[in-house]
Amino acid sequence: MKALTRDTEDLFSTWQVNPSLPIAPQAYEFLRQCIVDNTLPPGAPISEGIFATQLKISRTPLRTAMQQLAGEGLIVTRPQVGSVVAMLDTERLEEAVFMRSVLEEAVVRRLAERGLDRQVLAKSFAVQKLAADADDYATFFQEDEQFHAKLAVLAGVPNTWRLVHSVKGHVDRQRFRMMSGIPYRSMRAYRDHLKIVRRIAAGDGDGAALEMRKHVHSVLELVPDNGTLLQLQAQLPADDG
Amino acid sequence: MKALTRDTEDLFSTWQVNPSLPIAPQAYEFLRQCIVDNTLPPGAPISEGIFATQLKISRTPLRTAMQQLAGEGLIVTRPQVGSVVAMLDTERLEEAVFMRSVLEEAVVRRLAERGLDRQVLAKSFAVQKLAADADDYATFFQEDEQFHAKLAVLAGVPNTWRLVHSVKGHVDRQRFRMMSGIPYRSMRAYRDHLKIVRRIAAGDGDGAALEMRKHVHSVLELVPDNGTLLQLQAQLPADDG
DNA sequence: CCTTTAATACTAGTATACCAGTATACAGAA
DNA sequence: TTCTGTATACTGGTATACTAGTATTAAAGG
Repeated sequence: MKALTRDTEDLFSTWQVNPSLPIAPQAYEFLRQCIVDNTLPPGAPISEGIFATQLKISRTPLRTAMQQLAGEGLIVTRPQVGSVVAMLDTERLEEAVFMRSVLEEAVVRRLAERGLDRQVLAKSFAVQKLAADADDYATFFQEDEQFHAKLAVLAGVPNTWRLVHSVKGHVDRQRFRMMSGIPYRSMRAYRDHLKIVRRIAAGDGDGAALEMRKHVHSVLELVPDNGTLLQLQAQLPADDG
Repeated sequence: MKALTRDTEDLFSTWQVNPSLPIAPQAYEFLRQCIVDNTLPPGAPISEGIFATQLKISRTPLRTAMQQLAGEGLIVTRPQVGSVVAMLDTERLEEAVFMRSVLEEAVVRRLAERGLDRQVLAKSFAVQKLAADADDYATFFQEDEQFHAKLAVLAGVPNTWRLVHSVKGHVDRQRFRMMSGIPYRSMRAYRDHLKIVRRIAAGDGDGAALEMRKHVHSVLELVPDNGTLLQLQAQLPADDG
């Protein structure tokens, strides 16, 4: 099973900027991934000055990235004080699941109405199956994003995926946190995808929506109650107290 | 009936910055309003340098505002070329309506399940009725936002309104464009709101969702086909051609 | 000892300077 | 006339300098 998380120590060593492309989006992707895979744990301070220096970029593109992450709620910025990675919050997670589920249910309903050529998803399913069989979660995760995005495109509402993606960080963070060490956890998602598309192809909008709902909500099964959650992240900032 | 739009000439004269508050959000609100009320029409170029100078602020907070608007699709930025106000696009509008409707339908469904004390909305309805009777669309529009936001808060999913708001610009722009000159256009929205809350209070989630759906979709009644739309905005950039 | 206050060391917000890429207008060649 | 190459005047992206506000700490007073 391939590694999911990185050590905080070599956080900056994994960063390699491509100077011929805009820096801000690269910084955004990097920071988002660090937060999602808990390399930057909840409560971790993110100083613009320090990070810009360490990442060998200026504060400007880093700020652009951080402002976007703050908009998604993955970073909390207090003016003139500092920014930290957002704490884990069950309510926030449940709301993210709510929003995502509602949007993606509507997408598959549209697809069921408009019809869907299953062939166009064949390649994606092939990649998913390979990754799931090999228990290569990193690859599966990547293809999973492509799959969901493609559903929105095929439904004629491509921007809907952008909206889903903007709330998905909270979900992914929880997934990475709770699923580390669970083998073959991508297999279930693969089967969920199959079920969803089968319902769509059958023209069964309600059924497809229900399968999508179960699929999206499955992450909540792994979430402990809020008390346990607060305990978990309480370890981190209290270490030096 | 109060004026809805401003002339482009006094665009910058209506701008008054409060230096004791963060500038970037103020610039965002200003630009967004200018785009929504067509003071900045589709296709209008927005040069960072020129606007920063005219607004008497620096490029940095202006850029922050523009990047947010670009994220919402109200501005299109081409690197090293320039930024323009996004063209009107029926598909984009319909998708915005789709996303908004889906999210707000789910909100009122939640409210119907969880129960709702109608009293907490009494004050909002009072303001709405006053504004609707006086045909004061500016005030009504403001309270309308508060009303929808409050529904999300009461449903326990406050961030959902943020998501709705991020796609709402396209809807509002169309509304301002098509509703200029139509008297008492807020009265229907007021009645829609009443219907929605009545269904919620009755515990009728499906009915509330249907009323919300009709309410949100009503803006599409005013939209001409895409061809007419393109003609409308074709007048603008072609003036000096 | 504890409380209060002032100095200091941070922070993010803002302003400005610089850079590299793009479009345009114009001159010159075919 | 038409096409092409080039000089120029823009654009947004980036780097950096500066400002103002906040938390911390240490010193002074009780």
